[in-house]
Amino acid sequence: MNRNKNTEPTIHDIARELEISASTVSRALNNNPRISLKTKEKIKAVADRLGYRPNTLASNLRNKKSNTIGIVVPLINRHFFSSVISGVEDIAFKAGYNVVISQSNDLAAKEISIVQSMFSNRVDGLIISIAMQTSNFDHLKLFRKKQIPLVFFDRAVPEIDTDKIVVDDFDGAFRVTQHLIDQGYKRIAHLAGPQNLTTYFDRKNGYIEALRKNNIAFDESLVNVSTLTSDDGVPAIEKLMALPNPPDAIFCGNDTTALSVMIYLRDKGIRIPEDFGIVGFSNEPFSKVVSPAISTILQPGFAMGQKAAELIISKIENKDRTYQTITLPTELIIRDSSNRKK
Amino acid sequence: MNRNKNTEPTIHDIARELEISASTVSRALNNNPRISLKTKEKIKAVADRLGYRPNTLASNLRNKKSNTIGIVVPLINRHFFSSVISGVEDIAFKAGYNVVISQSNDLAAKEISIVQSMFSNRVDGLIISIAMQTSNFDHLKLFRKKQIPLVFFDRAVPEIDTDKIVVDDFDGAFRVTQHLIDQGYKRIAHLAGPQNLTTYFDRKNGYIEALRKNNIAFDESLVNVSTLTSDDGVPAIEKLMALPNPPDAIFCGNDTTALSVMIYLRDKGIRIPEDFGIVGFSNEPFSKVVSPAISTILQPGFAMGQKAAELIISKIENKDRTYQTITLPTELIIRDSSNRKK
DNA sequence: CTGAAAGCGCTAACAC
DNA sequence: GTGTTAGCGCTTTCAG
Repeated sequence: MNRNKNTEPTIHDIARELEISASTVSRALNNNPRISLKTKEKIKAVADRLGYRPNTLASNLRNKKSNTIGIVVPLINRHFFSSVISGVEDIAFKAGYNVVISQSNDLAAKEISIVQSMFSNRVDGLIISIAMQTSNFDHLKLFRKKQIPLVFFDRAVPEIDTDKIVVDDFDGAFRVTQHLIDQGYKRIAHLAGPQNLTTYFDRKNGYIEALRKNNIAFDESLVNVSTLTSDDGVPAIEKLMALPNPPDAIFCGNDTTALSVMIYLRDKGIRIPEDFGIVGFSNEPFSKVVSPAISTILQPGFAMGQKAAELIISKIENKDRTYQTITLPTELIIRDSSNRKK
Repeated sequence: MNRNKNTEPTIHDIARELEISASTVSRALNNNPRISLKTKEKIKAVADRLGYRPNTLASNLRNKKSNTIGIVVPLINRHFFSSVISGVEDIAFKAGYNVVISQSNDLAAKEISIVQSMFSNRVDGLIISIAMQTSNFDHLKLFRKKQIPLVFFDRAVPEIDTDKIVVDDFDGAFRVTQHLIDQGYKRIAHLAGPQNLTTYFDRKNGYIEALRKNNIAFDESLVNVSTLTSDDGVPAIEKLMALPNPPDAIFCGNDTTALSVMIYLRDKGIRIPEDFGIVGFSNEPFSKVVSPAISTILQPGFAMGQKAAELIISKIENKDRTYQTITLPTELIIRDSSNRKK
């Protein structure tokens, strides 16, 4: 059948078979209205018989469009991020885009390398949540300069003017803190994340603002800054509890550390929430099922991914030139770890 | 500078600038030893100055290689699967491959559509865990026929002869069941998954075999088959507990249902593990932190992803023609939910 | 409605 | 060491 073994049929093979031109085949396959229904049908029949599959690579090169959206996250294997990816994929697939994915492992060097590789691969757009370690943003400015759509989610870069999908971290943190105050906790500590990231910066400030509004003096010694891994939780709470005047509640920058803190205190025999209140951030799946269940802020990862994909696709296809920052609502989920006035 | 606005510099631009040929530029940029160091340096300097970035699309078309690995999972947003993806990405990136990802949502139709799209995009290899609903495998046989490397992980298709990365589900289930027997439980139930999937089929058989080895009569009424979502757990355990002779332990086909069962029984005041033993499968992150912590089988997702990527890359690059099934070890993690003889 | 021809950007014989 | 040439598979003017 196939003269040249091990080679895919192309539009030329179809054309030869029917003794017509390749352009006609191309048009027919793309449903160009200028081709008669009759020839279209003939062409499609042969295409089917030959097992023809369009070579998207060739088409992409010709069209200078890859139909691909790049997404870069710190770590794929984290519930929030995998939810975002899932949301992006959901929308992108329906719109006919591929999603290529990479993780920075929160390392600036890897992030730079990934972003450059995505550029070389001519992704039509890039969705990214920056690495904790990233402080120079030239690699991303490249995308802006080349007019390739760029969407930040969650961790955005303030100095780059582009689309952003975020949640109101300040407001979320404010509500967490207000909630703890309403529950009657008096000395509220905070586990903060790296302050170069707006997300953690805003959370800290939301916390401070809530204290201020309630006329509670802000005590710097109650704030501990770390990278918020599960290993960071225990040393932080140990240090806080060793204070002459230790806290009776804590707002943790994420659920991971909230869990570490909860387990540490529980094992020490401290009653939660009676003696100590805990709230996290992000609503990891485990927060709902541990005992006591951990109060937290819901960040709608899947929806953020969907929005990011919708936004980037509209930019890719319309060349819309105005940038928007979409702030998705968070939700304070009150669970047992902080609810002592049921 | 750039005559034609909004267009990327190509090797031809570099060539023109230096009045040499494009092939020399191409060779220099690819570090071909036939080019003198001096010209290489000149070329690289100009490339830098022009902000040249290779167009991988063009290179891929020419080389008939996309440097891309496709990965298809039922759901991105599930810890086991996102761990596998993370492992694949880890290895693939280091080897210079891109990873494109899609989720089937456990739907056969979507899986078929994804796989065809990946083929059209000329992925160099495909890593897949099939959807629960998939029963016809022509779309995958296509990859085999075209000699495109195909690796199954976790959920493999027995009738397709190709590389597979799995865990020994039979053995894992056997050990779970043996453990429950050793703990003195007498009537051990099983929540099974869809039996068309080898993983769940093997788990059920491992369970049956352990009973047999211990001279315990297999009671069909103690086995409940479902899709093992969190919603499936409660009706299943309700039905089992309503039996004239209800179970005193259960081996759940995954951790999700184990959790549902645990919460249901706990809320009913049944003491775990004293009155009832529970074991899950997969070691989801929450299993360790709930109370009581749930015993389970560790499936090394990240390592499976790494192995799958290594295997597929070696196939892509060596055209190695022998297929292997790599069975990664599982680990029985005994926690409070089944450990009554501490 | 269909065909001829050029070209997307890169690579690889094959020359010299 | 370097240049010439052809072509990967597709799309798209332009012509008829």
